[in-house]
Amino acid sequence: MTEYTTYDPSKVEKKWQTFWEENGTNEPDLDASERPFFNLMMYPYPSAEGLHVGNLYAFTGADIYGRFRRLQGDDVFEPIGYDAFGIHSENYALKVDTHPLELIPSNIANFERMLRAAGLMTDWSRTVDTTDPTYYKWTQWLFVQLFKAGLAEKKEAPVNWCPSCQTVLANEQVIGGLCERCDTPVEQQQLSQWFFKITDYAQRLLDNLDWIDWSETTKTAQRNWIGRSEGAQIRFPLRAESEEDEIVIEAFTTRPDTIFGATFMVLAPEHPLVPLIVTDSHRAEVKAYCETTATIDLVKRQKMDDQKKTGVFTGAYARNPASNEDMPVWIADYVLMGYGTGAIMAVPGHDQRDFEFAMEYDLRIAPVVCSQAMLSDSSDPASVELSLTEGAFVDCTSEEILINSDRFSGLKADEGGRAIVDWLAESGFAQSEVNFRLHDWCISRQRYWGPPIPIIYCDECGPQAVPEKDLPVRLPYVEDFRPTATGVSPLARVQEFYRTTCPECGGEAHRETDVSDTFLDSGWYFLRYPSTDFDDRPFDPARTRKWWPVHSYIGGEEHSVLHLLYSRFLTMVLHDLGHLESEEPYHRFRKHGLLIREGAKISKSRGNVILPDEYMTTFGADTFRMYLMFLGPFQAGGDFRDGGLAGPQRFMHKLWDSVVKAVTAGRSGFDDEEVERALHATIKKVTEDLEGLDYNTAIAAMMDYLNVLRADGRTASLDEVRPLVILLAPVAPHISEEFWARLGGESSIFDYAVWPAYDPAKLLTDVLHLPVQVNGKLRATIQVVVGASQEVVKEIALTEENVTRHLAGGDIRKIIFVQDRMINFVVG
RNA sequence: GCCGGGGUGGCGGAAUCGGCAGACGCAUCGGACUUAAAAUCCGAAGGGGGGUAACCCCCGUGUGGGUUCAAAUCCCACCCCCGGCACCA
Repeated sequence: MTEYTTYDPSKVEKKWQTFWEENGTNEPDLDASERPFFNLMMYPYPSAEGLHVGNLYAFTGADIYGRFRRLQGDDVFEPIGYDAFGIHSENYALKVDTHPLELIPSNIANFERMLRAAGLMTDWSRTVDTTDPTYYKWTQWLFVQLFKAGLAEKKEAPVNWCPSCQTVLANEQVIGGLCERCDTPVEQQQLSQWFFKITDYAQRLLDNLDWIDWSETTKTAQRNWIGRSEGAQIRFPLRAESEEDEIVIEAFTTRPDTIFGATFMVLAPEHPLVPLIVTDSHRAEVKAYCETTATIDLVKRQKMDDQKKTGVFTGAYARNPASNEDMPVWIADYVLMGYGTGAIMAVPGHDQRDFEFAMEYDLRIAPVVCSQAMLSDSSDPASVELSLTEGAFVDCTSEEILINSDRFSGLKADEGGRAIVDWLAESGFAQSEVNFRLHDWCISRQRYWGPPIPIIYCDECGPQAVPEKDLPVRLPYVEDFRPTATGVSPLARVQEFYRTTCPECGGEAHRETDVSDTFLDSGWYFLRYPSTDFDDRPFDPARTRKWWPVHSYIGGEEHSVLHLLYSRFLTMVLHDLGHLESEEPYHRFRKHGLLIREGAKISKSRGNVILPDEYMTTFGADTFRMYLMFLGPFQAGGDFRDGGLAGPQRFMHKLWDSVVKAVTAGRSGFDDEEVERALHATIKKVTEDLEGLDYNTAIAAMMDYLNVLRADGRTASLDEVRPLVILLAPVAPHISEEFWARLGGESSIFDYAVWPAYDPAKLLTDVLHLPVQVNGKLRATIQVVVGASQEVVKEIALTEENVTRHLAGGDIRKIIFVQDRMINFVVG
């Protein structure tokens, strides 16, 4: 047994990290485990700067939960990996002018060193590196499965183009119209790309949110992102000019109730019908407008809130199928091609945007909805004089009624909408429709640092998936991996890669040169962890059945919609294809909060980044872990203040002192009822709080208990201190191992300790302090026995001078008594 | 604009099935130990007022109303902060 008598975290932590490693403490036997528990944390991108405190905050929170479950008897598997492909790595490599293939291994080594120092319960025998061909072989396999299932398609689409990064960005990578990487305004470009049809799954992805056990805020974010809206698709025939074949404009609306107020139509400038319907006299003007909009990037176009609406008339007229009136057809850039049909029926009376447009171009505004209050009893809803000058009237509840809407006038707005759709549906002009904001997932990246998309193009046979036996399609070493300004991947310059033969006909063919999105790598990594020892399958069915779905997943809210939605989608697809039993990947997901420092956001530009390495060297990993979890509620985040570390640091030293003294004294059992009661209350509190990830209050409870143990210079008994050591182990694993060993336990504490149980009977006191109120104000606190009746309590309360004094003014009209809680005298 | 989260001492934060506001910790002040300092230990402390004192009174959880014997907690209106979405038809 080591003899050091003062707490030296570096010695203790080194000792136990070595022990864990030598004894394989954190490497469960995946096949023999009886109570498998898959404890997942969001794997990091291994940046050159090393482990970020935000990573460590998340990992520590997840690790504590894993260790807690393990001490409760679960076989916990807690793996880690690296999300090392993608734009982050590539941009950094470009910046320092070093090939990513050289950069990644040293970055990963650095991360591993820091992760080990942090005392995580990581199973280092099962890590994942997305840039390893043995991993991305299966990422490509996944692409092939979707391709074969018809869920991957190539389409020409307007995409976000960052002129600085020279690459296409996903919608999610555009923040407020700017590139998330370099803040350059994003432009539009037409490129042919691979998409996954996630929109086919929109409804299921939305529906399952009702039952999966996730942080509510995360579910809300996904609901917003999916953006379901109910309405109708309505057909507007073009008024026949000279063409004989009829042209119909389809528009989606959430307000079919307002159709009698639709006085004009607006198409997006990119709408394919525009060139077909424009009349000769308007052709030049329309063409000019379209050209202008095309040069305005998406940024400006979506930031036009406060600017005047612009647009031009096409010369064409459509017919309103409800009112039979003619509607001029305009084009305007406030209508977006990417949503609905790219065409709208404009109802200026009841849509603010349409209202502004109508005011600008002097188009007719026809009110068709108003509140009940606005109508006088005698007026006929079918012909109401009403003029809107201030803005559109957008309310639509059962409080509003339809007016000037032919035979639908007088109906409640919400019911009227349904009636109108039913009526128009009879003649084929409308159908109920659901629209989603969610777009298909663009997989293609015109970049170097990613898994090549496993597709071969053959002039004879068309696009072919690379046969599975030929996977992986290795990413060739390319000296000059810079992206090009032409939107063609650097891989296109590598002839040996580019030229190949068709797997179908054996003829000349060429490879797809785009690589896939990083979110595809991270969309399935959790499936790989339990199966890293199988190189002939992505995930072993038996292993997966035993360990998956993930039991606990903890991560940042920044991934609420991207990573978490994509991984749900891929899981659903694999489920449908018969590869997985569950269609949801995680039993429980909890988001953690954001760490700030001294009230300010942490950022490199502010120069207030926290270097975990430095703090762990100074204070030890245990103290640092404890402080990170103590500074605020884990799921809400908190404020990191250097001064705050002193609290946990003192706690560790005091506990060390108490344990050493308890061991020296060697006393067992309990000789103080109050202390024993405090112990049971602490066990209850800590157990409940750890389960709910309320780490800050669990730690406060342990501090409280230690204060009880040490009150008035008291020396604790072994039995008083041992349970505390076990309760502390999830938070401060190294020092707890040391204590456990000194208390005579067999190592590791995580293998041999049993989580303490509390005895509800021991929580009860026989006397308690009861507040006595007079008219709701506290006037005294009395001691009564537990369960004392109202009569008894009243009698004792009335002996209090301060109570009687306040009662003196009048009669007791009423007594409010809550047993064992309080008594309140109401006097009049 | 819409959706979500939040506003509590000098500071981080506790307490929300309505029932003693401020647990735990930081910083601060006083005391002990020390030649001294650091460390450590003990104690004080929301604000205001009264009392020699034990104590007592008033005010107090973003603002203004309301419900209730009783409100940080519930209801209504508003202000501010953080995050997400946003000309989404």
